[in-house]
Amino acid sequence: MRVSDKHSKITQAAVKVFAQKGFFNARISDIAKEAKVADGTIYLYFNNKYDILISLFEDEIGKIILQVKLLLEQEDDPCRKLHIFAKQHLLLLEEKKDLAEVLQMELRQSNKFMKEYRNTKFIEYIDIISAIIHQGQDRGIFNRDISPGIAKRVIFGALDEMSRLWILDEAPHYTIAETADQVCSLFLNGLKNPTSH
Amino acid sequence: MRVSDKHSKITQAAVKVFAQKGFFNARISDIAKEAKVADGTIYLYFNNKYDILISLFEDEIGKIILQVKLLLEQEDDPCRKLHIFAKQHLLLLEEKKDLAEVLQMELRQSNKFMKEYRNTKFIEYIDIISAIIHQGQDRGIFNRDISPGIAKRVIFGALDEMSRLWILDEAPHYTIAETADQVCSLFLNGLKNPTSH
DNA sequence: CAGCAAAATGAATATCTATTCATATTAGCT
DNA sequence: AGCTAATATGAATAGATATTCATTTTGCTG
Repeated sequence: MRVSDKHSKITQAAVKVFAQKGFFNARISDIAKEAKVADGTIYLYFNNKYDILISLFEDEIGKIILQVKLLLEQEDDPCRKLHIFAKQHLLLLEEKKDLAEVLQMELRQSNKFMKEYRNTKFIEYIDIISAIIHQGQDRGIFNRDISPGIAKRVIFGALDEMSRLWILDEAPHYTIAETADQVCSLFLNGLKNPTSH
Repeated sequence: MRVSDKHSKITQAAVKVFAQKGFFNARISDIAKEAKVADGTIYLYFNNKYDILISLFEDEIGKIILQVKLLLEQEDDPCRKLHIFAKQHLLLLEEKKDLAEVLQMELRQSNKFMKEYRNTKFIEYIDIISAIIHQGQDRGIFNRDISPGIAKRVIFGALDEMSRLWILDEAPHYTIAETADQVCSLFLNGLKNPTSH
């Protein structure tokens, strides 16, 4: 068995267990059992419990960034790019619910943790949004009064909150496509009625 | 000393300690020390550690709801109402940073916890937003294609994420007024440039 | 197959802390 | 003041679990 196999087996198990119990309530022995390794084995691949969390965070967000950037390369229009980003973000829930739950949780979990550990991968992820907005502004499609730095947070926050809704409510009120449409429409056109004035 | 004084002393201490260390890393003895009571005293007012969190959550959100509703009563226009809500939400950070941090954290912390314990107070809070949107739609000011159920989450998520930025970054990049303006403008008018087309 | 290093095991350790409860203090009343 | 009930105390308990490490197993090489 390749070394990386065991590393990834443990990571996958951790995702499952963290999603089920939350980081603090998850026991190392739970992860070990899920990964079908001995408790001690985990410490051959990770320094401590926290390190499992950080590693998995970095690794998985890294993969997501690659995937989204690849998709965005094939599209030119900033509006449609935004739509792709939104849809892709929400799709994570359908494809990897446990992971989505862990990422969501950990992003908040301990703000202390987020303070110390400068979360470069996360910043890289949301900077994809500000790049799209910049592009739209350069082309004169987007309003230049909007700060991309604020807008990227606003859009990420909105998508993240929609994800949370899915995680908490078992019953899906809206489909992912519908939600992506609504969120994008809201951000692109705004609440105000174009027909009135 | 009135009973409620000690209850509130413990609650205030818990807010401070939870904000500083996070719920799981906070010790009962930390809270007791901060509140200047004995460890055991806490158990005369709360059932367990978790109960402190839930109580404080309910109590404090309850106060915030009252305050916001009072302010909104004095305004009729849905656009300005939205602006008031946004500004008020962000102001919490300035006025009660520790509380803002705890509410933010706990809202995510353990999704498990949020699942079990049906969080009526939180729902009441975000339903203020959907009520404003409904009103705007009824008056023909807001686009009827937007679902208030989605929009309330989107707007809350956006504001919450902006709060998080403040909590993590010591350096405030934007003032609260600026941020409220930007967020509202984004939601009301959208990203698209009105002059182009 | 022998010999060796790398990898894996899991029982034992060491520490931590929520909660309890026997005891002490306080406050209200006559 | 003396009595009683309500409050408050904090040391002791009980249980949990992250991490270590002596031992075992595996896999490779000549």
